[in-house]
Amino acid sequence: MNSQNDEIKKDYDFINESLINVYDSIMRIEESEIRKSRFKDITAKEVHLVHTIGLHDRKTTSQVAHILKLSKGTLTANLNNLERKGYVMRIPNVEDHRIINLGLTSKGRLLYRAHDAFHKLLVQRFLKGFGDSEIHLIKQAMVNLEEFIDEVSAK
Amino acid sequence: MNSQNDEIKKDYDFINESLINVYDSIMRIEESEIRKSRFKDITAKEVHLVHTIGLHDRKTTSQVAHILKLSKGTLTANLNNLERKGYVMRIPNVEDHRIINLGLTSKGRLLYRAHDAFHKLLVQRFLKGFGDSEIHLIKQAMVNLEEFIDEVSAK
DNA sequence: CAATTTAGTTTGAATATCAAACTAAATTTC
DNA sequence: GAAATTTAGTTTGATATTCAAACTAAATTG
Repeated sequence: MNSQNDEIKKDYDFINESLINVYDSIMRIEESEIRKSRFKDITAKEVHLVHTIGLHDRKTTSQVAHILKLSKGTLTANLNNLERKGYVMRIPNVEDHRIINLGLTSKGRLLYRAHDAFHKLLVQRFLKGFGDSEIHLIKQAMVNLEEFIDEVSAK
Repeated sequence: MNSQNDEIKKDYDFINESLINVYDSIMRIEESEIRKSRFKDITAKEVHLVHTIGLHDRKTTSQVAHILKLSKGTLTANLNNLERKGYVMRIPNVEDHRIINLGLTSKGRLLYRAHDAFHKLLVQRFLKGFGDSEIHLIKQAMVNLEEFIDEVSAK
């Protein structure tokens, strides 16, 4: 049946365009949500860094640079800004004096939780109207995508 | 039942982290795919611009800047690069001499199609193993997300 | 036809990024 | 256990990107 195939093609095309649009849009609305919040001195990129440091507490600078795929120099520059603004702490490692461990300040944790709450809201809306099994299905699609990404990255 | 709820929470958390990771990863693999292709002189951002111009043929500079949410000055700079590299054409408008319409060169169209093919592959993998009704469901989730984005952007 | 508006470019400043050189600390080697 | 090597993080210098505001040229309005 042809109208049926047309439907499927439309879904494909929509999902394709959506995947491209979504991240840009998310970054943009995160930026605008930040502007309305009490944390006005921070960019969406910096929130991303705060999120990563919050998620991976007390990791070294090199480890965080690797996770974020940033050069060490770039991360140093970002850390200087976030430390100055009071979101991130550099914690000298007592066992190995070359190492700096990273953590959030209490202000950083506040930002982390606000950002996390916003993302939870986002996911709730993403999954609005779906039941458990459907959610599981959508999760599987994300797994597919990550597998593809890993595959292509590896080769 | 608690283990059931744990499952759902896990799905939520996974989808949350995934949404954050995916775009960064997509940009990165696009960059690395470009490096392997015949189009080595171009960044993922520039491909994005070529995609947009290809999708919206003969639009004016201002229209494209609006679509991409870039300032006109930024777009001018990008166009200079893409014109120099031979992907994009500036077409002076005969009716209104202030207006420049944008289009792809044949090299630009080649890049457009290569990029499009890669994205189709990506979506295929995203949807691997799903039937038509399931795909429709995933599309609906993307619609939800775009609705949320529009809502938050508007307010 | 002078004043205003519009489309796109130029300019100057701010920011982000990277790779390479560098510094200090830890580990390995002889 | 001192010298050589490796490792962690910072600094440096160059290049990219972006924006807003000033600017130029063309079109429209009053």
